[in-house]
Amino acid sequence: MSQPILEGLNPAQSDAVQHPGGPLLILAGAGTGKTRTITRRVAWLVESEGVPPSRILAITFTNKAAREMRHRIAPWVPDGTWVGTFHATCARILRMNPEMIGRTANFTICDTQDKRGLLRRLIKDMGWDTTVYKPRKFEAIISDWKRRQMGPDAAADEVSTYGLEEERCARIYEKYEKSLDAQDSLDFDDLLLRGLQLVALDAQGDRKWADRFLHVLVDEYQDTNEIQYQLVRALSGSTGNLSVCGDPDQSIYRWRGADIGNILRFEDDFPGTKIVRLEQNYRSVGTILKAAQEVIRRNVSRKEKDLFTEREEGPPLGIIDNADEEAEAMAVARQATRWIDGGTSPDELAVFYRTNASSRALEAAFTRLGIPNQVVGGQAFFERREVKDLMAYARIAVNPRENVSVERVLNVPPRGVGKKTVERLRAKSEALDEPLLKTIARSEVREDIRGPGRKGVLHFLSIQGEVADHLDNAAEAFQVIVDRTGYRNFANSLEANEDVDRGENIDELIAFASEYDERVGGGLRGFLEEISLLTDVDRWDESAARISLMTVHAAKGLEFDRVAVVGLEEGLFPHARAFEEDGGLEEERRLFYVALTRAREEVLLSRSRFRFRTGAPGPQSASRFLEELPDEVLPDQSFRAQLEDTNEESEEAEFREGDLVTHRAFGDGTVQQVLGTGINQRLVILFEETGEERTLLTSWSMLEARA
DNA sequence: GTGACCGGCACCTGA
DNA sequence: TGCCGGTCAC
Repeated sequence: MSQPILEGLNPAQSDAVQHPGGPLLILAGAGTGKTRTITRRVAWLVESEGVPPSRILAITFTNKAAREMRHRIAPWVPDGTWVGTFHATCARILRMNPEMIGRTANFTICDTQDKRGLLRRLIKDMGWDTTVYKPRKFEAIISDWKRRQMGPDAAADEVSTYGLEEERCARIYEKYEKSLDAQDSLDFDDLLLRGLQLVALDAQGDRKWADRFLHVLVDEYQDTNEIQYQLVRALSGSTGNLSVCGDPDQSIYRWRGADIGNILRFEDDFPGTKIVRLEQNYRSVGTILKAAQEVIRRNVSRKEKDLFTEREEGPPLGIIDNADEEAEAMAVARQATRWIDGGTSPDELAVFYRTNASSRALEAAFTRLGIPNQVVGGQAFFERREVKDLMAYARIAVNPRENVSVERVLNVPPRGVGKKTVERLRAKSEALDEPLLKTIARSEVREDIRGPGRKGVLHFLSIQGEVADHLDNAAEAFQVIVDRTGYRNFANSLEANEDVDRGENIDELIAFASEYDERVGGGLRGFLEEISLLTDVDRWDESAARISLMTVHAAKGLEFDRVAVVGLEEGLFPHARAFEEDGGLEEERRLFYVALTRAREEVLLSRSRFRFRTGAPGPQSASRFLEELPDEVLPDQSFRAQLEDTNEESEEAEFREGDLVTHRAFGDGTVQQVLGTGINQRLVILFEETGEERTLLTSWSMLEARA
């Protein structure tokens, strides 16, 4: 017999779990046990209320969270509950009714990279300069239109001034949509948009979906966008049994369309809402909670709430001040060593940063000190070239209409089908109005190709044919792809890039496929869908005895014993882009709040005085967030003096070539060269310990002359 | 026509 | 830093 569902819950949690029906808003601060509450609620609905599991839909923020939830309700609930992210849920619904939105069940999902590539080509086809009309920019504009549920026509109406960037974008939008239609493909926005359209259509028809779910539960509701809002509304409309859970202070995806207003307005949108507040934090020690709350209190647009903890006060937050990025990484790595020596397991440690670019120095430092580490996200595994290439072969096998992939690998590895030939083939397929693969399969088309390309295309077709025979087993299919393309040899011949082992990535992909075959067995199609919807965190191995390095965004929903946050500098965290937008700074502050509240025992904050950032390297001043920390959570007051120092020039030391110097982080060295003068003066110094030369700004490099 | 090579440029967060 | 686009040798 399983444990009683209500066991171990506090009164507020228990109240939320037993809410009988109708709209429920759980305002849950960080670390207040919201996942547990929502999980138990599912169990309670099934066990006590007799709701069939298959008629419950629970939406989580990551696939990993979905897996965790399935695992946690398993003791009480038989299989069948719908648990997944918005995107996965929509994909699942769309796959079951593809004809309603003009797709087949084999539709593939177009990722951001493919999308940009496609846009680039469309822009160039118009004869426009892609450095002026940037695919990246167009991608963002189109995404925004889709989120506002505007098709190409509506977009064209909105921007009527001829020749303007947006007007041009609207024209590309139309072509882009046609191309996706022809390719039986959907992008990320489409999954939600079409999902909503399907449910809305269905609501006027046979109501298969509109009446399907008796209870809908949504986690991380503060990060839903307009479409997601309408979707949960539509899916829960017939019963009104909608439970959402979230924390307005942790809304950090505005740039992706998330509207914090959804959670702030919930009780107005859904009259009769029952509100439950979870305010007891079970996670963090007093100092951490205090620090987080004092910082977030500075935000104006928020709902006041008071978290409390019964945990001990805990140590003050650590703050370290570093000369530059490398010194910072080493200092954090050394602290991690001390934590590990002190008995913390590496998997209970994490380092967070604002942008992925910061991972490099950290990874190097950790590796240098021999600390096992894993970078979560960043240049994601599935974005690596070799993985994308092999995936392209797989995608074509599942969806032969996917031209983007055909163009990607028709000549990969090189088989004599150059740019010109591809261009001609594409023109031909456009003239025939058929998929590229079909065109190149025509013998009369191949006869036209002169040179080695003819044989190359034939080879490509034979590989494709063979892969198509292995659709039932993903691992087998990839094995065939790798063998028949000779991809390993090709990968080895690519620039011998020291730190990436392409062979290893190939192995990992095959291993991943074979793990999928065993666990799910959905064939190559299922595998493609699963991985195209994976987030970086989904691939994260939390049980590995390694310290995790990730962005603050990726850290959402996770917790660790000890956490370091690096790069606390104006312009980085808060990020410079945030200054340009209304409310941008408040979102950065929420991001900092999320970072702090991930930690149970201890937090280390770090900044560096000098950093190489996009373009010019330069001195950095301390993040305002450091100054917003209350005195009582800090070790002593001396750090404030340090912060104020930052923008003042330290006394200008006069150095010359050949001077012997000592650097606070790098040790002893000799000046090799003096570049420039004044505040921008730089010194090239050869350091003895590492034998490396470094160029440091004199005014920030904490150098001392040595006799 | 193909493919290797090189220089310029831009990069925040991500399903 | 990696990717794109241009250039050049075969």
